Parts: sequence; C-alpha cells; structure tokens
Amino acid sequence: MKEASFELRTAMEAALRPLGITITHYSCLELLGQRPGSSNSDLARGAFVTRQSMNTLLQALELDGLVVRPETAAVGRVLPAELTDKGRRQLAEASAAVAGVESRMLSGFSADEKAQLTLLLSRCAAALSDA
Amino acid sequence: MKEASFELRTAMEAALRPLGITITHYSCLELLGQRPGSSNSDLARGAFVTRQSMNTLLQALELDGLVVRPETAAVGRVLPAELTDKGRRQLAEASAAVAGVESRMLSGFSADEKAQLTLLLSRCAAALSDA
DNA sequence: CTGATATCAGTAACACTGACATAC
DNA sequence: CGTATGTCAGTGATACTGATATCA
Repeated sequence: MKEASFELRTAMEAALRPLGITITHYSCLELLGQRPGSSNSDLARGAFVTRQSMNTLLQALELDGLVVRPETAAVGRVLPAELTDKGRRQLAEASAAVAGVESRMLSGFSADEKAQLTLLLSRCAAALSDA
Repeated sequence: MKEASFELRTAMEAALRPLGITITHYSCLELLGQRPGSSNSDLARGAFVTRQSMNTLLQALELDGLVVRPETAAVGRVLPAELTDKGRRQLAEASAAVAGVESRMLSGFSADEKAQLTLLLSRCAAALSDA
C-alpha cells in the first residue's frame, strides 16, 4: 500500500531530477496548467506547503521566466500567476518524464486493470482531501 | 493517479510530523522492524537515499536510543542495526499514525475493493522496483 | 585490483516559523 | 476587528557530492 506510494514518488523524483525539477516545483506547474490565475496561497494549499515556501518557489520560477505575475493586485492582495510559454514547455517535459514512470509502473496491466486502479485511487485522493 | 500518491505521502508526513518523525526516519524503522540486522547500506537502498544520508540518520537514531549497532564489525565492515525497545515503541506509534491515514483514505471502500487496491498497488511497486 | 562498506566533511536546496504590511 | 494575502528574514533539518579508510 504505502510502499507503492513511496516508490512512485521516489521514482518521480528520480525522473525529474535530471530536469532540475523537484516535486513541489512540478506540482506548482501542474496546478498552474490546470488552473491558470491561481494565487500563491492557492498553489501552496494545492502543493501542501506553506505559502512562504511556495512564494520562494514562485519567485524563482518568475526569475527563470516560467511564470508571470502582475506587479500590482487588481483586487485585494492576490496576484494571479500564469505559465509562460517557457513554463508550458517545461511542464510538458516534466509531464512526459512522469508519464514514463507511470507507464513503467503499469506495464503488465490490462486496460481494465488500469481503469480499476485509476478509479480506486481517485476515490482515495478524494477521501484524503476532504478530511 | 499521481495525485493520490502525492496526497498519501503528504498526509503521512503530516501525521508523522507531530511525532517528530520524517518519512525517511519512518522508512528506516519499518525496514528494521521487518529485517533486523540490516546494514546501513541496505537501509539506504530500501529507503531510496544515499548511504551517507542514511548514516546520518542512523547516528541520530542511535543517539536517541532507538537503534543499536555493534561498535566493531564481526565480518567485513557491516554493522548490523537493530531496533531497541524504545525504537519498537516508536515504530508502533508511527505505524498507528500511518494506519490512521490509510483507514481514512479507504473509508467507504468495501473489503473487496480494499483487496483489489492492495493487489494492484503491490504489482505497481514490484514493476517499479525491478526497473 | 575491484567492489562494497562505513563515515567524515562541506555544501546546497528546501521548507519551516515568525513577523510585518496590506486589503477586504 | 478578524481573516486572508504577499513577502522579508532567519533557522533548521535533510540529502546531496566528494573524499578517506577498511575489508572480502
């Protein structure tokens, strides 16, 4: 149970390391890909880190030209973040690396079994996140 | 897919944090519980860290009285590590915390579904580890 | 000589807590 | 006033690479 989770995450770290991308970094790109305009605090919650940690990461990503944020807030203090083209390219690279791990993990699974696993895991994620 | 893995590991980290235990720390205890007498290098491989990192951890665990190793090697340079009673108690605490997360994750699953998931995940872990 | 081990040392990336200002 | 946000600063724990010594 937990072993598989450990190994998947570790294998993902190993696959992302050559790209110079950490799990949190990847999570941030993924979240921004799915929900452009997320705030720093949104991203922090989604990646399960403090907003201070996410802010540090976001500043690095901005420096690298992967993410852009407006200089001033349109409303409140929220600065909606978005991926740049470069950011989208890196997300695509990272996704490919992660997909490679998943496909290795699922080698030997039938289509039915893959579907079963996906369904069961999505229920797991849901159960964990509303707790 | 990966989301569930992220959240499980993160939830485990959160559950272990109040105990002052990290994932690597927990992995080490778990490995030693299953295979007493493991060497530092064995544990490093099992927890997917370098042997230097595991060594640092082991030294801390020895200082805390959770683990014992002989001062000199009986054969070669290998120093077989074992849990102390205190170490076993901490492992029990940590396992309980992790089991709590798993049971929350599996709430709403039938016995059949739990069995299915366990089987599928063990195949995933196997596929990842022989790669 | 080769390979595996243990371990010391230095370093770097990472996330954390605390504090402050701002805005609803 | 209470709550949420962004951000600066300091700190600590973690894992890494490199190097050395020992032993089968």
